[in-house]
Amino acid sequence: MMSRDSSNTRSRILDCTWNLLESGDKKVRMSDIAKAAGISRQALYLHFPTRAELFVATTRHIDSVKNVDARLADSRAAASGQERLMAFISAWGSYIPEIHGMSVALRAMQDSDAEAAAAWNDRMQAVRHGCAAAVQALAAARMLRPDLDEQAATDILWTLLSVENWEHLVRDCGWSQSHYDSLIKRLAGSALLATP
Amino acid sequence: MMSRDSSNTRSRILDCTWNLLESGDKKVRMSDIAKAAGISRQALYLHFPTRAELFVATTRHIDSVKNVDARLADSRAAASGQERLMAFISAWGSYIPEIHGMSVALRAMQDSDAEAAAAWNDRMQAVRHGCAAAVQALAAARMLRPDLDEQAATDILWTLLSVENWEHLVRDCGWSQSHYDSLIKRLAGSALLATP
DNA sequence: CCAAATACTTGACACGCTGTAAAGTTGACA
DNA sequence: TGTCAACTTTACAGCGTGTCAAGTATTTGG
Repeated sequence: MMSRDSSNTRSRILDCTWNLLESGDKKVRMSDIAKAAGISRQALYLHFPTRAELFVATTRHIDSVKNVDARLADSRAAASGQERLMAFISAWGSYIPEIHGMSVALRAMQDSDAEAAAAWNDRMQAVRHGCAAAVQALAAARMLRPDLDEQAATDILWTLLSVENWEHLVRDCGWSQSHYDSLIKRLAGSALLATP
Repeated sequence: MMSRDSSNTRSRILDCTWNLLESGDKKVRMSDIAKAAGISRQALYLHFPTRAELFVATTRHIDSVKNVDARLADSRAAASGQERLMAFISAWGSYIPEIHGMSVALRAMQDSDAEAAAAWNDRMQAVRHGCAAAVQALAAARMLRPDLDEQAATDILWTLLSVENWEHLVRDCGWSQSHYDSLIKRLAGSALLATP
């Protein structure tokens, strides 16, 4: 039995990074993370070569703990095109608050760090693919507004579901998650659905 | 006649700062601005004590050049509540691209600089007041959806009109300004207007 | 039991950018 | 001639990231 296991330390670092980011303190320095994990700042660099790579690894860690893929996959099981759209909105919308701290940190690094920007971009493209799939299901069921092509509809849904809109409503305006959820569903519905 | 006038230099600095920010180069350092303005980095600090205060002064400079107050005020002249809403959306929506570089810079400084955060907040609150006024006009004309109070309606309009939504659609998705404009109008209409 | 590998520590330092400080230059103006 | 204002050059402190080198436990294998 190893009291100081490399993989234990690694996951402790990731957990501490996650906690610090989610605690809302904007200033999360390498030394803060090291202190929280009970190691020296240099030991951090033995596990993660740069701050950006540490954050990228933390996003992957959060994803695996929270099982985001499975959650989004569930929305694919919905029966009708409309139900599927709403299920996707619920799934992603309820995931946003759980990754919000991470999201703020990654976006703050976008200007200074290409890798962080790429990581955030990747995640947003994944959401976009989910949007595109929901839109495609809508189009297949002939429930997509006739004046929209699939691309435009995907753009709209993707924009409505942005983390920034969640921040505006929930964080800045004090909306509850359920009010946020029902507004976005209503907006998406009236923006995308054909009115028979 | 003074070939090196203090106020000339000051406005040259502000213009150069504006240009650099709007040119999209993310890294706008004090030395970059100094070089562009043809003065030493230290002379910059004679005019503006910090980078944040320089950027705040630049926003005020842009506002006065672009006459944002007058533009937003025009929307108040509209006849009906609905026309006023649409005029406000057009006015603010068409202003966003002109201050976009500035907006990116100010938001990037939010974490590290309290003054920059306050400056950005101020501007967003000004937009919010415009939203609130448009919503109030809508309510007075009994055109506001009955299930919305004025506060919630203001939150929604303010969120729809966020710079981030413009960025998503126009910058990231390649929408034209007029497509952006008509989408936001449609969304705002279906979100806020009573259906008689 | 010795040796090597592993995981970490301490201390020092280079770099880039912001902001400060001090002493010198230039031109206008009275 | 002297002074003031605007600006210059040079130097340096502070902070955070990332690098480097040398040292210290603890474990593991021959």
